[in-house]
Amino acid sequence: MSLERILLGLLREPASGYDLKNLFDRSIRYFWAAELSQIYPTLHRLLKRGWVRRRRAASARGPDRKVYSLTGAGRQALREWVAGEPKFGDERFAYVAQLFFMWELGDFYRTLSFAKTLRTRFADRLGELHEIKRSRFESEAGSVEQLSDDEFHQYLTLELGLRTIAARLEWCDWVIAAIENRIAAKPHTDGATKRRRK
Amino acid sequence: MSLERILLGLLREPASGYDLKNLFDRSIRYFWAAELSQIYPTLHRLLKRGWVRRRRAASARGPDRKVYSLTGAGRQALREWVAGEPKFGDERFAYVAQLFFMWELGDFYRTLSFAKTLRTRFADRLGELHEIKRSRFESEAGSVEQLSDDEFHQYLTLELGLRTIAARLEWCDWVIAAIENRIAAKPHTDGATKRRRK
DNA sequence: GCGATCATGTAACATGTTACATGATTGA
DNA sequence: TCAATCATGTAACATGTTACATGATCGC
Repeated sequence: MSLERILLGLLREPASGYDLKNLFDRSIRYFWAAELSQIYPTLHRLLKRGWVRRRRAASARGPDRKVYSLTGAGRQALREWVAGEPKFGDERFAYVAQLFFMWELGDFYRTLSFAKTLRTRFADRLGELHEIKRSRFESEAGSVEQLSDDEFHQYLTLELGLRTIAARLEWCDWVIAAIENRIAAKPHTDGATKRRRK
Repeated sequence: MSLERILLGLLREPASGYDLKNLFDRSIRYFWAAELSQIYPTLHRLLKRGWVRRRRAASARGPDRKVYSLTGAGRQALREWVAGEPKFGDERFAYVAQLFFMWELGDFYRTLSFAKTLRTRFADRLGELHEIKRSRFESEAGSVEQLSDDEFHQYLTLELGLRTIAARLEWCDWVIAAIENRIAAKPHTDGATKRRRK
């Protein structure tokens, strides 16, 4: 459902399934991902529903491309979706669940190294997002006020990604400190005294 | 896959499918949700695999309960999962996608009210989490150091939820200010001058 | 020639939701 | 008596992933 609308949104300019996959990977991967094997059938569905039209085009290399573009009905469907209530799906974070049950291991050094791994990942992700922000929204000399309407909206969402990950990163530091504290406070507790790991 | 392990984790004390659903709703809903229709078949699978055992028990009211408890193999599977690498699944946020494409409406008042709706929802959620924190981790006089190992781990995850939502809430305020700014800067732009909404 | 990239798709599987089916007990 | 809660499940559908299938062209 959401994927359909997102494809419509990405089809502001005509694009093939392959192009759309690249748009996902390059521009919106911080809040949505999709595989080609999901994109192709979804495009067929949109076509059947009259929300996109399709034409063949020769490719510079490789087989013929099938280029999709938005119809009036498609744009209408997109507008209704963005104009509707915010769609909340519930979030599922396996790594949070792992941490939640990690007391089972009875080894705070494990929890510590888990937190450090998380920290590295979040730091990497934050770096990527900063890079996107720099290249897309700060290359032009002007500040936020100079952005076009679409750039402005895209900037808002990017900033959400940035702030969310920054918060998680800070949380990692807080967790690491809290665990080190706890280890220092009672170092030789439960049956895991032998396992020292950085 | 994750749901299986989470059920094992929740089965520290014997519980029925119905009980587990309540545990989801009451204790870990801020990072994972599950429906009864998914819990029951998953428990059957765990049973077949020898990770849980099952016994019948009379119910105070309603039909007989089927109470599941962890086997040694089940505990082992749980341990392997928590000891493994952090599992990242990619996050999908439909409301972020809606915002991303909202320039299509060409009406900043719509974007503004969308942001305000988000703000309300996040504020509600933050309140719920604060309530959980207060009731579960601050009722005892002691501070973080006094928590048992399992409570400590649970506290870490709750704090992640809290900080993530707090960051989103701050982002909402920033967005609202940014849009109001933009509206003030160029109030009568694109074809939407007639639509004034609070 | 070989691997990367271009390009489109199908099939099998995994995961999760909504709706349906059944029936007991308790309190307003 | 009627709604809520207790209690277990199935079926149909929606969504998403991984693996497989096919084949061209470009640069090394």
